Amino acid sequence: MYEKKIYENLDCGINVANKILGGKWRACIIDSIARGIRRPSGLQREIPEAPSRVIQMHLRELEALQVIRKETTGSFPLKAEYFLTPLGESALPLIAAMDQWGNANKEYVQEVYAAMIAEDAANS
Amino acid sequence: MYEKKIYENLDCGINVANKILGGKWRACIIDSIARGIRRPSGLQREIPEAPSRVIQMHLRELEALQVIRKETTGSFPLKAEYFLTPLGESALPLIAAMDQWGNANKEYVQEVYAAMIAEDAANS
DNA sequence: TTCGGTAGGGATAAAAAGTTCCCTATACGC
DNA sequence: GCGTATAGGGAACTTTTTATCCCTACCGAA
Repeated sequence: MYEKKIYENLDCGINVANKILGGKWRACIIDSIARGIRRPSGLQREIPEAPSRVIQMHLRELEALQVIRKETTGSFPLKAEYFLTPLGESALPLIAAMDQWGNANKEYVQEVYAAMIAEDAANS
Repeated sequence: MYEKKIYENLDCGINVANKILGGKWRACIIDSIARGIRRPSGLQREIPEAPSRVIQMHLRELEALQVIRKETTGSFPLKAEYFLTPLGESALPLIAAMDQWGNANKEYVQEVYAAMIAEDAANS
């Protein structure tokens, strides 16, 4: 996607997980594909806050990382579909766990975050 | 820590999880604290690849997010200790799951990643 | 007194990630 | 022909994150 200039240490499992699932829209995209939204246009409708350009780029990188796989109907009505590879499938429980934990602590974190923002605003 | 200019949507559990556990060293720091490495100097020795400045900043932000809690022995030999809060504790299983999944797929991802890099190099 | 260990921060640079704008090309329906 | 939908990308930009450098201040030990 972008050219990396710094060597990435993928010895640590946590870094590997972050590399694939980290980022603002990654897990969201994977989750949507798993839920059956396979086409780029559908994904863009599913996640309207994400710029379509960004979704495209993530799709390309996830494909390069072999988390998803693309199938094109070359002819017509121009169709592209993305599917999870076994690697992608294997990430689903982890994504579900992240979502669950995040939702369980959402209110709390939102509160604390709001307080942080307020304090920042007061200090400036 | 840094002043954010863009509103962060914390409605989605995945985003909440990424906010707290995402980033290059976050999960690593939390995990180290959980393993009993409670003092800043110890953490810096534990994760020597991470600049100490970065560790400091993460500690401050994790504290602000109430994932960890600081105790200072004000007097002497200048001592600071960090402990997980209940929120921090609750993240441990998730971190463990990330680590486990990452380690299970490490070789595979490393391989694919190496191929990507090689291809990039060939194209430039 | 100088050195080492502790905890911490300011300033700035560099890298990465995300955003925006605008473009290609195809084919359908009106 | 015109508008709309499909899939996709180039270029430039902003925001966020990470890294580098160098500093304060404390006290003990040598």
